[in-house]
Amino acid sequence: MAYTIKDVAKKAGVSIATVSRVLNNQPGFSEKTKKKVQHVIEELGYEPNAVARGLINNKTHTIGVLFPELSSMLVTDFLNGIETMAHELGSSVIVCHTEADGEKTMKYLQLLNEKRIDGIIFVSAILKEEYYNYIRKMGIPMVLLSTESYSYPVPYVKVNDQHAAYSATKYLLNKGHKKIGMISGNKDDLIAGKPRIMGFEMALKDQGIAFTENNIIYSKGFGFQDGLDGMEKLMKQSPEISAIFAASDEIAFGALSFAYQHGIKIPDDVSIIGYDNLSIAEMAIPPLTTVGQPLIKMGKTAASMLFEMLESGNVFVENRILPHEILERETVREKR
Amino acid sequence: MAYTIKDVAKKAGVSIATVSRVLNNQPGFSEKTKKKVQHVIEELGYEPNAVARGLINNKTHTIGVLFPELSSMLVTDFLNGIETMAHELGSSVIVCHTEADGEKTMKYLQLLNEKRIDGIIFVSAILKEEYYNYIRKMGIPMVLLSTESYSYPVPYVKVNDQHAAYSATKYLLNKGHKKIGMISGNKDDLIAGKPRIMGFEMALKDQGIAFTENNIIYSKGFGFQDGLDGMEKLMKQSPEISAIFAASDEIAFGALSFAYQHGIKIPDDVSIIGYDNLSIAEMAIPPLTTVGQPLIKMGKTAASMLFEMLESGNVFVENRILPHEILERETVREKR
DNA sequence: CTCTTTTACGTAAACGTTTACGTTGGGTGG
DNA sequence: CCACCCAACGTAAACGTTTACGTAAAAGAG
Repeated sequence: MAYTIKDVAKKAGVSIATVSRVLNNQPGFSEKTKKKVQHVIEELGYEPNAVARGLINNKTHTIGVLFPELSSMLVTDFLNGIETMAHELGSSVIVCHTEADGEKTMKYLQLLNEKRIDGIIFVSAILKEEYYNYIRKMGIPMVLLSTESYSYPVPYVKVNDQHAAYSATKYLLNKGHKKIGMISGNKDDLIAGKPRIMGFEMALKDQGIAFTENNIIYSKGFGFQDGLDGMEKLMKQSPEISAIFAASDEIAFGALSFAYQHGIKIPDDVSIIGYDNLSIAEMAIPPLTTVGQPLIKMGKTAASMLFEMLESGNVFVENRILPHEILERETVREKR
Repeated sequence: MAYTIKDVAKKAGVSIATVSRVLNNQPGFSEKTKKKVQHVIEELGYEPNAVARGLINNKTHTIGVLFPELSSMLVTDFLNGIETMAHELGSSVIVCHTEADGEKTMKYLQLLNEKRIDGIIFVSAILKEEYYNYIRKMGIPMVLLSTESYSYPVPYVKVNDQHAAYSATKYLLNKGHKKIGMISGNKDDLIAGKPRIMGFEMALKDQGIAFTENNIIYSKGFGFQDGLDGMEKLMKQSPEISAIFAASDEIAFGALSFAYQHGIKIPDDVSIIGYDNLSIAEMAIPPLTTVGQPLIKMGKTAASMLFEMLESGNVFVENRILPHEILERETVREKR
């Protein structure tokens, strides 16, 4: 069994209060006893019990992160940013994957509540009323990452999806493309689906190009398979298209893959721009031009927002819209 | 402030001991008081404090996972498997990323020790003496994932790297290739580097083909850039090569990318087989033939081994060598 | 030198549980 | 009817800390 503060106190010939004081560097001890206590701590290899500390301080220095799925390629970077910042600020992170399932999410929330975590980062999923109410009752701060809530006052960090989609489309237009298609995500997804579609549509309209349902494919999700299927449909539906805006990098990979299988040359026959800038975007063949989100930065930002709330005690903090950026690589070609 | 067991006890008109008993379903209460207590619990929305429980039970139902880096594409799948199994068995997982830095690793271990986690999964890095001794002192079980220790008796789950590399090379030989090159990882890496090199070498020798230093490139790591550079060197060094064994999928992607940039047709000009079967392997262009590790399964296995040790109290449990598997896709072609 | 303040501690309660032990009351066997 | 047992509780200690409060000695003021 590990040593306790009592062992240290006894061996150093002081009370446990004194040991606690030097441990937390609180006033009330002489330089001499400090040395003595520290020496005993060193000697025994004593390390304080964070569980006991958590009990009395009502603080566990642990935060929870809820991902809808751990298989998405976004999570690596998000998690990376979150963990880095959290650790820098002295906290650990517990990961959960809810599989976008309401019941599982509630179970996780309950678990996190019982563990008395200090805060929650909720990633890439819609914040249902049930979740919000529960977390509210928990009385701990939360921030949304790569999602937002129209119904509840919860701070979030995101890029502006509509703007980013607008930028991507505009980029294609600037390259001289007129017939532009889109492989979108779910149009009923108000967070990542609809806004990107709207940005696409708006960019076309601003350029005086008619938006037609013929030029867009609505997928179920944002995955590779969606891109594969979407590309097939789009090519069949509107073969005259010269450029495509894919609503995610994974969709773009699917599109690239379909193109490869069917002898469509990218970017010679058709240009493609993705969305996300996953680390594998530059590994694609050809390297994927995409509108990038600062993923790691977003994770870090979410974490620091959470800690800001923890320290200040405020339940709210300013939202952060992080800038997107076009990464010019090799899947888009100038249209003569 | 959340309700405590006292609130429940008072409101139900019983002692806290009784509440605790119905909570943990321990004998010593009548059906009637059970109903009464449960009703109050429901009414107040009481949820037990896991921190207090952890203090008295010496069990936090939390495990720690140490990754060298969160950017590697392997972590997603490993983490997925670990988290799934851990959650199934009632535990949470804290992720750490050590950046393969000794000092940081020790800091993380100390943190995890203070948090009194139940066990540790140590992933894809060498277990230094310092780490081992510390964890040993912590007195909690640990298992190694995708790594092993020659010096210390720590159970691990891995695939047999040498066998897998042998299989990959053999596969190329069976396809009629005679001049085979390898882009390896670090040859001084006794875990993931050397064994794969040895498997490669052995397969060649078994087929009566001389192994020459000309046919192998030693990289620093297993990343994309290593593949990019490695491919360049290899093509310059041994242009007669018709097939390549890449020591990781990321290396293979780098090789693919280099080939694309320099007009080398895969698999027409040269065949490539990778190692890992990352989820993006099938998204590659062309889809990557590779020798796959059952990544999610490995994560799950590591977690269940850990819990087996926790339950049995044994400090050791049988190692698991999981089977690898050749995924035939489109980067290898039969040599006429 | 005396009185007051400050420093350097120690004592004990508190955090929210679990659990060993003690205490009832009703039931059973004889 | 008595002795006994067992089910159904309650009491209190324990887990390892932090911290309010008390106290003795040292330091400072006059």
